[in-house]
Amino acid sequence: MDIMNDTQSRVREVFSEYLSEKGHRKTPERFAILVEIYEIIGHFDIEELYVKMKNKNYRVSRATLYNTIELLLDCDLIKKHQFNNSSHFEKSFQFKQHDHLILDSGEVLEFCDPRILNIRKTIEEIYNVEISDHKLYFYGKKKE
Amino acid sequence: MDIMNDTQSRVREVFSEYLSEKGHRKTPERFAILVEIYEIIGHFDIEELYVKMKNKNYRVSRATLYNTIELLLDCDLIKKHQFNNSSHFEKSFQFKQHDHLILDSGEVLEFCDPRILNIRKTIEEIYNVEISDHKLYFYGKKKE
DNA sequence: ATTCTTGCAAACCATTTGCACAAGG
DNA sequence: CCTTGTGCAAATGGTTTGCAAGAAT
Repeated sequence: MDIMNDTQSRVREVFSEYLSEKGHRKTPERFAILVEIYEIIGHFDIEELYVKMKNKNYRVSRATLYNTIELLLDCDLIKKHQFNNSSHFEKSFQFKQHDHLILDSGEVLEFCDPRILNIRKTIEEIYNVEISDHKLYFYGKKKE
Repeated sequence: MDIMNDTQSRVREVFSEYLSEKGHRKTPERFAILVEIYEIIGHFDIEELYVKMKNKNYRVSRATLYNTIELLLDCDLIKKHQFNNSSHFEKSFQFKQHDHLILDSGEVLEFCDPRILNIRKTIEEIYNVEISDHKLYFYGKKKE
């Protein structure tokens, strides 16, 4: 079994367990949406996902996409971002933690810097909180 | 002249120069909105600003608020945030750079950590970009 | 005088809701 | 069965747009 299929099955398992724990039903629609999302490279928005599934002749509604996205966010299988005045998502299971550099042009680059974890620890101590996640965005433009 | 009035006049000046540079007109509405925003402590959204001004018997429309907010963002007099599924703003002139810790409860705390600047420098070098701004959000919950 | 800006109302569009039917437990 | 979840269509609500009147330059 190759890496992608392995990810697929582990992701399914995570979602399955989450649905059980929360007493939600394991519908084929929910797993189909999960699979479609995990096929996407990079960011996506609801409309793109809707079109992708419609093109594959899925009978799916936007309402169900919104509902399922909510569940996937809750069990940390996807992450939501809001910049440039729109919402988009990305898969987050077993993908290296990364943040975003948003350029003037609209281009979005990803980067990874472990020093953010030090800041995180400090904030946890100062405020006596347990931090589960972070989002860091830099805004800039290319130098000539 | 006390500190607040001093800020007021400097902010007006910044906005005034920006409007000149960009060839936009200096309307009383624009300055009134600026003043109202700078009276607000903490975050606000468009509706709150609209109600605040209506209560003071301003004759102002939401359309103008949206337009003016756009100008104020462009000249860096305010900053926009989108978390918990809504847009809100805060004034940003001469207020210490800070980031946000968003708790489960919906509570939003502010913090300041200079180490973010080191990360920023590194990213500028690696990607050969000029970073003008950043936003860092931590998500967590209070420990008992 | 010309052009930009305003308030108002209508339009827009992403997201949510209501409902009847389908299907998971 | 009972209840949750689904697709569809209508409703919602924040934001944008079109337009006639008003104001800045």
